Amino acid sequence: MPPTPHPAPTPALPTVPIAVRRFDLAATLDSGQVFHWRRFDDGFIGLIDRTPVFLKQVDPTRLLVTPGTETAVAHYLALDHDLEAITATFPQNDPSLARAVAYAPGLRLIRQPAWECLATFITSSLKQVAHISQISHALRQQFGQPVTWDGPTLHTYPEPAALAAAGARLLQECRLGYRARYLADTADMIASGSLNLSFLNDPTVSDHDALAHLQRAPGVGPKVAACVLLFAGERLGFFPIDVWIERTLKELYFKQETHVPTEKLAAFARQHFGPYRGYAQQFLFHYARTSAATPHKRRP
DNA sequence: TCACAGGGGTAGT
DNA sequence: ACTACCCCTGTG
Repeated sequence: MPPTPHPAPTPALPTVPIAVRRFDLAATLDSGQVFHWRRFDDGFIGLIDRTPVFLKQVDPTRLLVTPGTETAVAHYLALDHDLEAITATFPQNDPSLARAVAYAPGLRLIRQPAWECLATFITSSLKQVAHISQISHALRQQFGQPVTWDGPTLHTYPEPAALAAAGARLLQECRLGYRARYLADTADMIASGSLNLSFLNDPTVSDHDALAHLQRAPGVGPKVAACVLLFAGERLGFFPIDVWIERTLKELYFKQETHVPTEKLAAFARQHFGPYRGYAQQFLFHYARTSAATPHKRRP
């Protein structure tokens, strides 16, 4: 480490170690499932719901976390997911998928708070990851609540009532564009009780019904709904198809064909990748976006 | 410096 | 199927 010139060195935050296996913090937080974690002192800071947390992975088997947050962190990061068992269900004759898994074997699908996840993905349409993150932070700053702790002040994701009260006009100031109306209207549905997100994690509600419920919300179509069911509902059989995955699937599995409809890709994903295809999607997506060998576009 | 295209889709036709 | 939608960011 060269001596830091003027700005004061970031004060080290207190941590306790927890043991991890097959876990990659950076890949997990930077694989497009969550957008509010910020780099801090070779680690990340952010909120798990309302709990401020500093996370830092020092080696493949050790994760440093803010004291007292161990249980919340383990649950949020889904450290209990058995990745060996999950990847064992993947097709064994698929070198492309194997390459994507080998690229970031410790990538995990985390358990996000439902509303925060839904709202964030409503704002994600036709946006680049950097911009989604920017919008997310702006909304927190403007309409969330500050949380003070040892580290830099963080802001909670605003409650549905706060965004509903703000209204589309005010939300617009966070550069949401046409998404402001969707977000305000969905926030209103939830604040008024006309939509209750508790079905997301309710095992008695089928995937089919959960998808239908979610799509009642304005700004929520098949792609956003699949993301929420996967990232907040822990329904690992959902397979969101965005432009990246669409390109990837066409390139890898439909090279010869032109004009492959999305429905055909979805059907292929269902039968080819198996019950944990949500994980397969995440591995393929992360590989396509961050490895140098992306198919068409080459912009990380 | 400043157009200009193109973004992790959705809803209305 | 086909478009409009808001507007930021990256490129030339």
